[in-house]
Amino acid sequence: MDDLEIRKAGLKVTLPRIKILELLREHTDRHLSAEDVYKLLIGCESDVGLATVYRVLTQFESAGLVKRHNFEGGQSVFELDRGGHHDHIVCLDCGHVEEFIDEVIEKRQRTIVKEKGFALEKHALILYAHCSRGNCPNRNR
Amino acid sequence: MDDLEIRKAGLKVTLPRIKILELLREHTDRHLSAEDVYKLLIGCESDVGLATVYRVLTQFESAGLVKRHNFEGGQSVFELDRGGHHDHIVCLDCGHVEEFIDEVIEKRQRTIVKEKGFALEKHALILYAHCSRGNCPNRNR
DNA sequence: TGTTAAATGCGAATTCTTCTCGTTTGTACA
DNA sequence: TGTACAAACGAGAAGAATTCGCATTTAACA
Ligand SMILES: [Mn+2]
Ligand SMILES: [Mn+2]
Ligand SMILES: [Zn+2]
Ligand SMILES: [Zn+2]
Repeated sequence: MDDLEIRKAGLKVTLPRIKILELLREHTDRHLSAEDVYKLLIGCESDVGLATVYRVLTQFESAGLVKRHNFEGGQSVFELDRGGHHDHIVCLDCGHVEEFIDEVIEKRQRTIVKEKGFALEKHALILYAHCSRGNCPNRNR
Repeated sequence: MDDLEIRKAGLKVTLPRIKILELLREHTDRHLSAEDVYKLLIGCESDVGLATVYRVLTQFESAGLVKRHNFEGGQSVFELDRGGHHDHIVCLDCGHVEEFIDEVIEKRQRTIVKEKGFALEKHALILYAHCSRGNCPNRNR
């Protein structure tokens, strides 16, 4: 049941919320934009409005159920928050995303912030690169 | 003369371009949005259109004269590219930005990317934190 | 099952950015 | 120095992503 997570977040268990959470659970491998979520829900019998998708994703973010990322390109993408933090490598050619976590970097960040007299809240580290997958449009060079 | 840099970039030396570059040189301490640049140029006798500001900033970016950053908040900010790379700490309360460079982190990034079979092109590391400046609205807690 | 506040869907509105197009302006060269 | 022409400009329309406003629906709980 998805219900529990939603209820725990203090939100009413509605069909749109159940379906969006379900969908995110089915795509833990991808990072979905609001538009992506909206389109994936379109065939799915009862329709969910785009505004609702945005609202629900934002609420899920506040509730700690999903994470939002702002990669280049202007639109936010979302993924289920499965607890552990990770950062991202994004292929500039095909958009493929890989995740990683590096404790050396994480620790350095904390040190730097402390030295500067800040209190670290969160961070975004995105490595833009060219991947080497066979189906990547720019795998040459 | 600002003219040289602009001409070297293969761009015609026009008044808007001179003024925008000048303005960025006067504000190396800040990170300006296109809107910021536009407003700062408004009093300044001859008017520069907002579309031109966007166009010129994008051209300067391609020419390596300025760097664009996408901090949280949806709008791009720009700063003069003075050669050396650096990353950013952004105060979530007052928007104050501090810059830093950490060779340990830079090196780890290169290692990680290589391990994953990518070719690193660039990266964005932004630490979101709470600063400790007296005039910061949320300096408490 | 009825009441009620919360949530939804729709379209309008915002915000940031880019495009279109008629006009202006550097630049190369006569 | 004057002319020709591509490049650049300003203004406003258009576009893309996101949020808002509001009438209607729905989950929660008595
Ligand atoms: Mn991820
Ligand atoms: Mn900077
Ligand atoms: Zn790729
Ligand atoms: Zn601050």
